[in-house]
Amino acid sequence: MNIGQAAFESGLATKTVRYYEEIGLVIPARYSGNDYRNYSATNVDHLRFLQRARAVGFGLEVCRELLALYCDPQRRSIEVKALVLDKIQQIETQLHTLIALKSTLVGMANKCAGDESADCSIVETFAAPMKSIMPFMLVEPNHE
Amino acid sequence: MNIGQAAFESGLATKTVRYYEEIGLVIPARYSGNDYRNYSATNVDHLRFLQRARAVGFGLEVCRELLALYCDPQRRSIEVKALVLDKIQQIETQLHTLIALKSTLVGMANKCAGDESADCSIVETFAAPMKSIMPFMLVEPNHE
DNA sequence: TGTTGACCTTACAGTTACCGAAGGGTTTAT
DNA sequence: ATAAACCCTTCGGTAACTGTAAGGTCAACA
Repeated sequence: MNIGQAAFESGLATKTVRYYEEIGLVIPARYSGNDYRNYSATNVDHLRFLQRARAVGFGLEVCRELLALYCDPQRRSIEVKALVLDKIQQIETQLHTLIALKSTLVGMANKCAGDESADCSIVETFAAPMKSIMPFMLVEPNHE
Repeated sequence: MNIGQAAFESGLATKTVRYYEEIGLVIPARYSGNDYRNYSATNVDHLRFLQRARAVGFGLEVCRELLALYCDPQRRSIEVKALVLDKIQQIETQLHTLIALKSTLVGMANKCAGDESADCSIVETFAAPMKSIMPFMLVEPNHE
């Protein structure tokens, strides 16, 4: 099967499929005669696996681990589950961050008239001196 | 003022401050005699502004717009507010996505025994054929 | 047979917002 | 004088691709 069909069946872009070969995730055979990639059913199965794993937010290196576990009949399901639980933790952290940012921004928006005048508490908040920290300013600079 | 002090006062890394010059955000004078950057109080004010705007999640190009508005006494606060409201929208979209991903992953984790056996509904979900879409599989491939 | 169009190939540049390292000059303090 | 603490430029790297250029291959149609 050519790359275009493999890409279609897995739901990936052809560029992505080539990229996955480049980084050693799914390596197809080649036709003799021309340079075309020849994807087997197993290759396509792996591509689809990767598409699904990426779609739920796993990074490519974790996807590599997941694919290796998928291919390993000796796997222990606890290893797979650990990766999923770890990802859930990361998502929760992201959610907290985003919720905090949103509340900061909503606080700003509520204080801004949003009219034709130049008075704007938003830009003033961004420009405020270090010492007068706004109550809804949740993210502090990194003085490390 | 040298770059190190300007970076400290704005809460940015010196690398970041140099980068902001490179992309035309805050361009300091130079001392004559050596090649050192010389940051004015206004420069530092702008750097601090950028630090704050970045900290609440704005991308650099939007930060550029925000800074331009900050510098423009003829600004209309409605323009500033529009950028903030737009960002709030983006964050809400991200939140929805993350919540969906999390529920997908939690659903997977709950179905996986997580023991020494190789049976794992998680990898099976990733590998499932296209037609049998799992009920908690919320993200679909991009067939565009 | 020629040619059109859809497909395939490689290689390189660009994206975001920086960070790290290499290799060197300047200033300040001891 | 010399060492520490600054400063400089330039290049390469990050994640996960996407876009572009320049070209080779294949099937069908006139």
